[in-house]
Amino acid sequence: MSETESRDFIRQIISDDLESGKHQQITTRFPPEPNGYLHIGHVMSICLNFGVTEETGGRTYLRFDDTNPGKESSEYVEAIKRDVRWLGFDWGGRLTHASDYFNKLYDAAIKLVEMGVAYVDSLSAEEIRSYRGTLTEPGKNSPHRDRSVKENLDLLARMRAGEFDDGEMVLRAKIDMSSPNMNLRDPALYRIRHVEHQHTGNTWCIYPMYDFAHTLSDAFEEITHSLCTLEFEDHRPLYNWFLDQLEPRHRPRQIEFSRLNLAYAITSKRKLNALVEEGIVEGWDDPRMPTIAGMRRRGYPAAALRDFVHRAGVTKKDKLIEMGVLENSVREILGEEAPRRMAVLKPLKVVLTNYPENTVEMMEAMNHPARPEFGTRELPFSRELWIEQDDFMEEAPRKFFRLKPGGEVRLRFGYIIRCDEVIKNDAGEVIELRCSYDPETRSGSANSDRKVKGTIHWVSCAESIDASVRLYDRLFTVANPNTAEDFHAVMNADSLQTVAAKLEPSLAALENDEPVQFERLGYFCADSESEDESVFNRIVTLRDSWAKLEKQAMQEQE
RNA sequence: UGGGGCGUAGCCAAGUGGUAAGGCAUCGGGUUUUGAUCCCGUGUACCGCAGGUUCGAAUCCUGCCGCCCCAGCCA
Repeated sequence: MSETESRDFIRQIISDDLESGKHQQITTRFPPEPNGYLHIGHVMSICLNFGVTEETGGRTYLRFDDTNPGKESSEYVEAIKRDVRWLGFDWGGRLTHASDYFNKLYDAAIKLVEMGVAYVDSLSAEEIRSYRGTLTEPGKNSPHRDRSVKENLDLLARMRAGEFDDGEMVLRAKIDMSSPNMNLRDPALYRIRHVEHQHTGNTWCIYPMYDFAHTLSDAFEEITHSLCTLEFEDHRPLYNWFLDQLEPRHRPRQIEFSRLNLAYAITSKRKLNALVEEGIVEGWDDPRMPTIAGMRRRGYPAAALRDFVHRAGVTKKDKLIEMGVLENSVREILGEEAPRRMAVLKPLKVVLTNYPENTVEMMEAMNHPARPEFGTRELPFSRELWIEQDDFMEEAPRKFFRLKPGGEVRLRFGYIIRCDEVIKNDAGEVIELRCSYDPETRSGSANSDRKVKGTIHWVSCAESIDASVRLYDRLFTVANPNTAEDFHAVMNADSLQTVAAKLEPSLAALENDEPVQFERLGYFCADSESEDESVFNRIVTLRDSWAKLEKQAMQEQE
């Protein structure tokens, strides 16, 4: 971060705490529940939690908040570790689970009972709900609220011993049933769940609730700043209540910031899971998903994701950030780092009538226009080429400076050609162009500086390789699908288009993790999950001012 | 209609009493064998509204309005 850049409110608090001597070192934690894959919203939290300690020489725990077995699995644990690592962060030896503290948590629960501020309730879930009151009316005390410490201790021990069925008993904090803050109306601390836990197996049949487990885990790990999202603001009084009652050696401070929402994307694990379960997408790592796994497979660089959340900032205001900001971050990184290649997505054949048959010339092409250290490669050039269908128009508007009947265009790294004849099929569709080339204009030669308005990309037919290229678009048709009554109704039916493309030969050797730019088209990468090597994903298009002009022209016509 | 938050340009976001940074988008223009990149330039933000305090307020006070979150034995 540069000197002139201002710090967000959390970093300000942290540097104040460091300057005042309140803390010598900062400790944070990223506490995902392993019940789904991480998404763009989590990237924000990961970058914040690991970022502040990276900047101040502190430490960060990766802690799995695994207090609700049944919804959680080790598959998710592994996926989360992979994603955090890929994003570029290192938790060192600080990988923990809330379940690592189950014994200490249970001891703390006993202590609360002994202090008379927790009790075992035998009301059913429905009864508890009806006793809780509403937002505007206070709740009522449970008839079991005043059980003796002895009885509570006995009941709690029997809960743990497995003497009761799920839901038969629950341990509750004794706070205030008339509190305007619902979280303080005797919240549940422990519930009975006779299910196997992904980390502790069958050693427990009672499991602590989030508020209780999270607060104490923070204290045990000596977290200085417990950073979470805004919806937990109401929980802070409860967080502090636990600390006040139990007085742990270390007292962490909870600070809340707003979630990051991405336009045209969903960031709800429940809904993301539904997309996967219902087969609407291929999986959690479908390149259209806003999950870290999906974006990685799509080809978004980790650095772009980090840059994106940095641009979004840390505040307490609800935000819905435009997709363009993310795409800008992706383009910025890729523009700098991706080697250039040639590929034709929607091929149209061009025959150079005055070019010798059975001849192949090798044309030298730069791998990056601004970075000569990337070197060059050779492209085969011959009599029959593929060009992009969009680069030819039979009746072209004035400003269209690509190929048109009688018109000239430069073939990138090749020759200038002229369109002499248009061949059509019975349906009247253009299927081939007869062109002539100007031998004097070979790229790089002495007389190659003749100017023509346009330059288009191409691939030699005989030497090209076939590939299936997937073109992705946003999954939803509305900016905020999170608030849609039913997200199914706002799905974009055309979020995936697959085309049969022609690629330059060098692309056959492309590594999976190596994004490239197909010149004039966008950034692409080989799909890591496809057995077939010739499946590519479009990461993002290039900025396209021609498309913008076309769109404006269309709107003016209407 | 209880409680907790938030309101600065289309989207983000600085600003912490002295007269509104920056990014993305937009719109112009230049360079260019990617209509990309790059480079210039481009915004009347009634700082949610209304009062008040002050020589001076986006910043302090009061009232109002709008939006978000909370009634899981989820996190």
